[in-house]
Amino acid sequence: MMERKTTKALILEATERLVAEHGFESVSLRDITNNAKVNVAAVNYHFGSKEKLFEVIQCRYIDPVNEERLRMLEVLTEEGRVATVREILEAFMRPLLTVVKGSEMSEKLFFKLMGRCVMDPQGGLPEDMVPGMKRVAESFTEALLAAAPSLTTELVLWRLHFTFGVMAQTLLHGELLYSLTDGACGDPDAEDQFQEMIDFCEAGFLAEKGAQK
Amino acid sequence: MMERKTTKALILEATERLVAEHGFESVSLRDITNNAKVNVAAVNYHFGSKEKLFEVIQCRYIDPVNEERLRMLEVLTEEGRVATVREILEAFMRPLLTVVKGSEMSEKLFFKLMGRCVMDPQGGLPEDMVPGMKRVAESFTEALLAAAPSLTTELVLWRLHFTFGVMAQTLLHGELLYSLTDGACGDPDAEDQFQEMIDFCEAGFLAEKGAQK
DNA sequence: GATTTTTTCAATCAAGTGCTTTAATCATGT
DNA sequence: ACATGATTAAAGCACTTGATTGAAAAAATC
Repeated sequence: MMERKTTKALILEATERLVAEHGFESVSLRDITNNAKVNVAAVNYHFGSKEKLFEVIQCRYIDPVNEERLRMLEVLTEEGRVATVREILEAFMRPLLTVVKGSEMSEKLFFKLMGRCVMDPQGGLPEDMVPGMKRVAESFTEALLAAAPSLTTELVLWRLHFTFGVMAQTLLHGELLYSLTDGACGDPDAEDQFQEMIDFCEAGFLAEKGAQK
Repeated sequence: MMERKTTKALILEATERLVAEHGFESVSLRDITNNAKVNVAAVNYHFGSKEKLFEVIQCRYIDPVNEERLRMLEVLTEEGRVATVREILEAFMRPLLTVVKGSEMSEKLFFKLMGRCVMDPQGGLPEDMVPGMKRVAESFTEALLAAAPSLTTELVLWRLHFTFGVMAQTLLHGELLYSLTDGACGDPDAEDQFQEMIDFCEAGFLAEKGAQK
């Protein structure tokens, strides 16, 4: 029976907080243990090394997000049904919202952390995450190709890549927009942000090459 | 008369190389001076501190890019002419190509460096770069608003933000696409990449809210 | 209650960090 | 010839880095 949170959990929470705010490279063991009010040696005792702790952090939420992505996509395409581009993008993005709601983190912190994982992968993605990412990329490419038959595989890959960029930027620098414009752009909730992203990326996917309008 | 490159230049080149590859946070003074085959003290002698060196690196190319952006936009809108969204996006992106061609760096290195500057701004943008960035954001927002009068200011800001994400992702992780798909997506030159980005972002800008097709 | 087993802690390690100093050397222009 | 600035090597500074140790404390097991 634990009266307070376990040390392991304290470390994880502190690391998530600090990494979300400052990025993997800038966070030291002492930063973590001081912030978690825990002994320095605890990290190595519970996780083996700083690097392994970071791998845990990276997998903790991305894996569930990717599973949920595939699950949603499966629903869309079962029984040979052809989903729309918009539905597929929804299946790609919404899991971020779903998973954060199942966690104890705030949306902003969670999004930043996800952004860090995507943009600062601290020495490449953890080895055992690569297959999952690949499966997601392949499944969604296939679905998008069916949804927009006029596109080539190559083009779908490019535009999925761009979609990734839109998401990463929004996750990581959601507040930059606010500051750069002196608050002219409001502080919309996550749901609004997702609709904006989907509008933008859907149109991007459906664009014709060299389109003028 | 110098027979070989000046120490200052050697330091700058080595720093650009290392930062492009590993990011600001991961590069140490010794990394730089060893790589440049230069004495450790040289950095502080020529630049005052590591931080100031990094500021120089950040401004060295971003400032010219921003100036060229404004110049191109000015040409488009002179004499009260209303530019198209596509033309404006061109003015936003092409300066990256223009500037890299005027430099001595390879395209890939340059793009990665630009990506690092945008995504890892090493303790926020240098103070004297902020006004320039703001001017660019304001000018392009204004132009885009004129080009697509059906959009609100808020929406233009969001979509400019997304465009930024598309660029950053492409600059920084252009090779991720290649590796994640086992080379299924070719190795297109920079010009092709820009056309793909412009197609995608133009359509995104012209999207209607909640559009279904 | 005694005995393992797990967890926590302060202290410490070697290595690396940015930076500075001193002194010697090299190139330049006056 | 002298002065000036550039460059180097070497040493050292105070500090932080990730990791490890051995002993104490806590928890679980018997």
